[in-house]
Amino acid sequence: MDDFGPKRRLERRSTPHRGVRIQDVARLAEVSTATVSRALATPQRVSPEKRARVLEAIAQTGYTPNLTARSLRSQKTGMVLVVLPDLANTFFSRILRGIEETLFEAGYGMIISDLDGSPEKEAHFTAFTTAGRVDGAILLNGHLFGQSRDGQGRAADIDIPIVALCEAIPNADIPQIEIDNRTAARKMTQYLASRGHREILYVSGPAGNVLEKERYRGYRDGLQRAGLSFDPTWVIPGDYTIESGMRAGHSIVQRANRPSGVFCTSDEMAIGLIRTLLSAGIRVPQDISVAGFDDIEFAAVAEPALTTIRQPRQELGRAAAAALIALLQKQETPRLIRLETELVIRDSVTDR
Amino acid sequence: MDDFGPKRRLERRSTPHRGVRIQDVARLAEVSTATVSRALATPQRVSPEKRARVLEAIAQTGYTPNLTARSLRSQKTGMVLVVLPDLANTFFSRILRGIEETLFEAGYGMIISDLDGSPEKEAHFTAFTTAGRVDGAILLNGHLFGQSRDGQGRAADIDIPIVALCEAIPNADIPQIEIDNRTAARKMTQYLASRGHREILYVSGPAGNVLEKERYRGYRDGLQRAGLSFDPTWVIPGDYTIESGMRAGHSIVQRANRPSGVFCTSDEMAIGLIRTLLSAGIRVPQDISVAGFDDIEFAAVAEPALTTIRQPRQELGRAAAAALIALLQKQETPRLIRLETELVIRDSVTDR
DNA sequence: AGCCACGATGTAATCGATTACATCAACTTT
DNA sequence: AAAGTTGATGTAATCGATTACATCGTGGCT
Repeated sequence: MDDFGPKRRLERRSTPHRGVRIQDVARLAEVSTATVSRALATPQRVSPEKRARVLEAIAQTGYTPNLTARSLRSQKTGMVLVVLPDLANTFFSRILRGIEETLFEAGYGMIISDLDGSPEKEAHFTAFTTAGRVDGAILLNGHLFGQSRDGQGRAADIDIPIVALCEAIPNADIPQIEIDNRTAARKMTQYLASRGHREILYVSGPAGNVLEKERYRGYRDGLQRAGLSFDPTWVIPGDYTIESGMRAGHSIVQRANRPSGVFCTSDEMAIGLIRTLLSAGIRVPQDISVAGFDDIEFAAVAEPALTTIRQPRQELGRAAAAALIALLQKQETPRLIRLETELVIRDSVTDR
Repeated sequence: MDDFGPKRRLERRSTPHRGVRIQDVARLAEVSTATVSRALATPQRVSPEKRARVLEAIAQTGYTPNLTARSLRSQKTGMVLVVLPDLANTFFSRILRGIEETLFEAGYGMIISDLDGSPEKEAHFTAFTTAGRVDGAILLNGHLFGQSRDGQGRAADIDIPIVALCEAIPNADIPQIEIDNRTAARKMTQYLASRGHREILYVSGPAGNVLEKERYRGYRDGLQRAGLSFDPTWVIPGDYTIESGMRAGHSIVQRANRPSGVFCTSDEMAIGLIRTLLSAGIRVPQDISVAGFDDIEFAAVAEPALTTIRQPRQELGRAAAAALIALLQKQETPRLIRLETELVIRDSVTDR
């Protein structure tokens, strides 16, 4: 292109540089770049005087190592990917905090992907993992990248450590962190029965969801143990959202034979359902008792205050992060971690 | 450390390689690495046949470019840092979703930092930006890295684009995205007055908070326009949390002269406060009317349903992300973007 | 004294892409 | 036909660290 001159080397950028580089520090401290690097990474391997010189130079220049370069060379990013179905859902935010805390303590950062049910996004984040921008991943969405929920389809060839949180992942040999959904749901069903309810309606989670399956089984277990018969017309579909709770509420308002107790498999649904019942003039718990699941912040201040199952959300997050960190450090970690739930009795369930 | 062996050359990794590299693709397609790179980045600059060969080779090998290497070379990370005070707060999660959506559409990823009031963390994330792992940042916490809230202290020498969301940052020449808190608070105060309330109690946000200052001004404005006098004993401190709402509720229950209307500057506080009032046998809204701010999901299903100010949260997130993206692409963007709020009238405020 | 191990340090290879520049062939233009 | 364009492609520099290996000096051991 430049037709005139003989080949001329690209000018050394005249604008000094965007940031301070390890070379600049090395030059100022009159040592090699290797020494600077070691002074930071393995201080005991550098003589005290040089170390001091390096530190001084770093302070003067305000040097910060470029993490991208470090990642490229060391093949470690110090980043963890967290994949979750819905960022805007209250239930997840506290879990996230638990994850964040624990990762931070271990020096890791967190990249969040709100899947939002979009396969397109899913593909995008698969790329992330193969592309070496994260060291590991925590999955809250119940299936692996590139796999459908039933475990079919090619499993993307992910070769980084992964743990599954809350929703177990079928056919995957990775650590699972969860609560015992089945037992928890059974306990709540039995509790409702113990308060004299014999027609216990169940508002489900999304069809096919792993949590839902377990909770449903727990519901059936509970009925059986309480000596109650199961009636499929007492199962209403939901998807854990406030809106689906309201829909379920409407269907209850309109039906002829109303239940005396309702077991919603999320607090959001319980709150939405109660809202609908109250608006229709049905009193809670006097006319119908309603129980929830999760114990989100608003459960305690709802009117009436919600009887529910407490999940240790922050702990779940912490446990998942801890398990992943263990994997990243090539340590052993249990295949299954189950945290305890607690039946929280408040005002939304009363005696029949 | 290993005292035994003679120096031995490091074995060339016998396991082939962790991932497919651009070289592998180039070799298979019988082209240079430059051509592979171009076939992906600027397809029109590569002949159709070679492009086809490259694509074929990529498909066969399952190659994905290593993003870390790309970032290092191109000095772009495709990542944005989002700093927020409290991840577990419902208010932020929907904003986050707006941010995430817009960033995703533009091909950016999101790194989240939950500050949680810890200066230690703040320092950590300052490092992030100087260290070149993100291209830009969205700040929801009301101050710059390394600066105290009043703008004092050394401003960290951040040289990446930054936008401030919700909380304006004093003394910083960066785009702000926010709502008109003052006007919104004035409207609500005037609305309460229009329903006949003359003793309007104000539950504040955290002292010093920028939002709080604006809303407080709006409250004073509203009183004035309604011809009501201001009484400092009608201001109760809060911090936007459910708990602080409950505390405010208790102080109302215990005081001699109760207000007829309460303006809480967050829905969380309103819900906590209502809970306390109801528990004390005070009816809402019959005895005391309560208004909120934000219109979070639970506002509509609370009992009574909350009269509040709707903030377009997802839009706020989208706008902030869009502004940042503009900056990243060296485009112009307004210094101040203000989104409209809306007075949402439900059941928690009634006539005096 | 001679040998060896070890600690401190420097030199240069390396991580895996992007991209500036060189090269060459095929056309245009004058 | 000579000179200049243009487009496709390859070669190698580059991004900024980490780290394998080489080197050198010191002190311990026999």
